[in-house]
Amino acid sequence: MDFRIYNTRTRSVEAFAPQVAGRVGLYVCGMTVYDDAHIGHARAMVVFDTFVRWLRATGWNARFVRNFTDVDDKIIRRATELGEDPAALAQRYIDRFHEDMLALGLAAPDAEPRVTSSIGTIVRLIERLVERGHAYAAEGSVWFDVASFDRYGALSNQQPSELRSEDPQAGKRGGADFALWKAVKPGEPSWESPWGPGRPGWHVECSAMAEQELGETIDIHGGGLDLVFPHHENEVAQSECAHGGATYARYWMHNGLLTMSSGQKMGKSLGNAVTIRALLETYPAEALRLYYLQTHYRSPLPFDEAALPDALGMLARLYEAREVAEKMGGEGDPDGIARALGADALEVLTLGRAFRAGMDEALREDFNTSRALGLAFELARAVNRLSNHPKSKKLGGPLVAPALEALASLADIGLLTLDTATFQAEIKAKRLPMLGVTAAQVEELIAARAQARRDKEWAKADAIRDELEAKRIAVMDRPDGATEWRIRL
RNA sequence: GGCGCCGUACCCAAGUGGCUAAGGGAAAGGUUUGCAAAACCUUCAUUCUCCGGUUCGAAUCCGGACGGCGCCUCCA
Repeated sequence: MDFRIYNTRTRSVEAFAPQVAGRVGLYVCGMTVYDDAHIGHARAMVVFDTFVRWLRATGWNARFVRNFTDVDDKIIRRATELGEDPAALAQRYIDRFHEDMLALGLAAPDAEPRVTSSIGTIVRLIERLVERGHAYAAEGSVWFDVASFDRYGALSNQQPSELRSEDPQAGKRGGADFALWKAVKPGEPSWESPWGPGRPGWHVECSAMAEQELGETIDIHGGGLDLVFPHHENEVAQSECAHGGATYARYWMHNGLLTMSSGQKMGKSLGNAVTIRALLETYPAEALRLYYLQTHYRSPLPFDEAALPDALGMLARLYEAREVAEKMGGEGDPDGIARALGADALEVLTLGRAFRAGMDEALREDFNTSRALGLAFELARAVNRLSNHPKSKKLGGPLVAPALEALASLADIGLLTLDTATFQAEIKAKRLPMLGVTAAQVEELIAARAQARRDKEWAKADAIRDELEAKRIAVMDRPDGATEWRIRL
């Protein structure tokens, strides 16, 4: 299915045209592994996971590559502080990152190249840049010569002359020149190279790994908006100079940053980070996903703890509508039944049938997940409305069949992937500890209340309800006599 | 100093030239219920930070002001 996507390079929404029909190669800048990933990283991971899922669901053969930066200044500094080997530290955080991604319900990338496994590729790329006159060695380091690339600044719309230049460093000629290879310093990990022992600069690794996994020209390159300059600008310079001018990435897709409610962005170095694993202790992964997908991927998202219960409530609303629909029985011609049952029945049928096309239409236009979700909620309301019809339980099945198919298709963006019991159990497992009660205690109170109700001791029954309500447990008596309970979000 | 982004109801948020300004939450009233919860119904922006301009027509385009951010140093 064709789609349009905002391209940072041209600053406009463009129709996507693949290099090879039906195929998409996607490279997303991954983590520098020196600490646990926070929910700002999670936003980027979830956005691109969702995008790839949807691409595949709509028929694309997508190859998704996400790297690890497993050697760099911060890793080395942290390892030194902890008295740990940098490689061991990086591996530890890679393992923890994988755990986090699994907990978030993300599909594994097709390739996850690491810098330390790609040194040869990186060195060969730097050699090509030196040979072509785009890089120069000085005192064991190699620098990219920004002045040698006239398109420098095109991606981020920067003029090299206007940039604040950093402090001059040994052997560096231009203020905007950046390191391709860093000469070893005492106590640092290093690899042999034609320029002596050292390690890769930050930007060159992505150029090298992207070429290795996806070829000289990538279809879509993704990452956080904060990477546009200098990281992605430098990747363009390196790759296009090494490849004789061939376009590095045809579409640049950048996600907006998660900011604190104060407006500042969340960052490990800013010390204001909420880690993924901390958040997933109290919220289901799909609630976090819905929280992200409610907002367009390019918009800044101010993190607000209070928004998470809302997101969980929204998710529960979708799950509950699905459960309501699943319980409707009957068979026959849906259009005939709709005519017999009236406007609400026709509405469910119509919205259910139109959903998938509507969702895709929204996602095809710069991946507008917010609009797609709006349609899902309209459908959920229609299902619930139909459920008020006295005959819906016996006859509604055929009417809600398209709606159930529609809700199932939300799995293509990673939502409603669980069965209802699993979802409810997850909420209880994650939220009950915060409320200071156990499921057994709740069940006990509910049993006592049931007895009081049988005895028609309404005051006693209501006292128990109040007691549970004080613990944020909502008790629901079903028409068939059963009593269920939910945690009030 | 340079390059950008954003400002839509009480809150979150879609909409970027023209049909009723999606959707969720909150709030108020109602249906239902032993009481509740959930669900449903109704109400809730003649208006899109402000001021000009373009246009038959603008939240949407242009200019300016005010406010909030991002990048230029590590950052998803």
